[in-house]
Amino acid sequence: MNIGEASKATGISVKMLRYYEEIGLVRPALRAYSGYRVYSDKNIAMLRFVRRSRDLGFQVKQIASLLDLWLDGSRASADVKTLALDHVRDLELRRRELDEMIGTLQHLARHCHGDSRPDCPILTSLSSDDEASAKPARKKASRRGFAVAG
Amino acid sequence: MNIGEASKATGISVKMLRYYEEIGLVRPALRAYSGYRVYSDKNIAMLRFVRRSRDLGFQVKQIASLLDLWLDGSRASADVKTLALDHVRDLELRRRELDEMIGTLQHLARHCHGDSRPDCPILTSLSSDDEASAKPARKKASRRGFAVAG
DNA sequence: CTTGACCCTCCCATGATGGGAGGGTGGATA
DNA sequence: TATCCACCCTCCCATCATGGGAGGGTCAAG
Repeated sequence: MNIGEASKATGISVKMLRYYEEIGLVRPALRAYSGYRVYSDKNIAMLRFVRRSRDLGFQVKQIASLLDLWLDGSRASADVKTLALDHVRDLELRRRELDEMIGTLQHLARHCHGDSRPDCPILTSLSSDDEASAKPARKKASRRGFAVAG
Repeated sequence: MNIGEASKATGISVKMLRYYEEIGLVRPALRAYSGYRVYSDKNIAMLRFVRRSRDLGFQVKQIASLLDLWLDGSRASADVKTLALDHVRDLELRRRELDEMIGTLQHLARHCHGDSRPDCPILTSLSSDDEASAKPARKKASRRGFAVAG
């Protein structure tokens, strides 16, 4: 299988397939004489594992750990569970941050008449001297949102 | 006020203050003879506006629009509200994606006994041939999460 | 007049992703 | 067989918001 077919089979873009190889997330694909990468069914299975993990919001480093566990027949399921639950906590933190932002904004928007007049509580709040008025997040928070880029 | 004081007064890092200036989000600060940036109370107010907007998850480009509206005394509050609600929709989309991931992972974790045995439904699902088993997100989704970096 | 806390600019790194240039491969068709 | 087009290769650049650090200037207190 060439890289284009592998891309279709896994849902990972050609660019990303090369990138995952480059950063060592997956072992370098074999090469044909032409220099083209050649993917086996085993490779494809592994890459699908990677894509599903990405879909669940795991970062590449975490996926590397998951892959290790997956490939290690003697793993303890507890280790996998721990990794998964750690990630859940991370996702939940991000969700809480989003909730706060959404709540604040909806509250502000609800009180903005939204017509042609200039006075607007949204702007007033944003420029307020009151430190607590518009301030959810702002701690350490883990980076990242859910790309797919443009 | 020097940049360090401005940083404390606004909660924006020194690095970011310079960056916001560089990308044109805010007007270049005046300079003392020494070359040091000098911030007025007006500058500080504007920067606080910026920080609050960031806290609400607005991207820099959106903040530029908000600033324009803020500074335009003849704005229509409807424009502000539209911007805010567009952003809310964006945040809600991200939240939905997070919810799906969290839901899927919690479900999987719940069915993983999490002991020293190797069999684990989390890994099984991630490597499954079943396309639907672990697949929330994966559409266009707007970039970004909530930095503050490390 | 030294010391240390600031400030300046410039460059690099991050993470995951895409874009594109410049050039080679491979198979089908004229 | 010559040609064409889709595909592949590598290498470099951009994104977005953020921090790190080097190399060097400024300022105020001791």
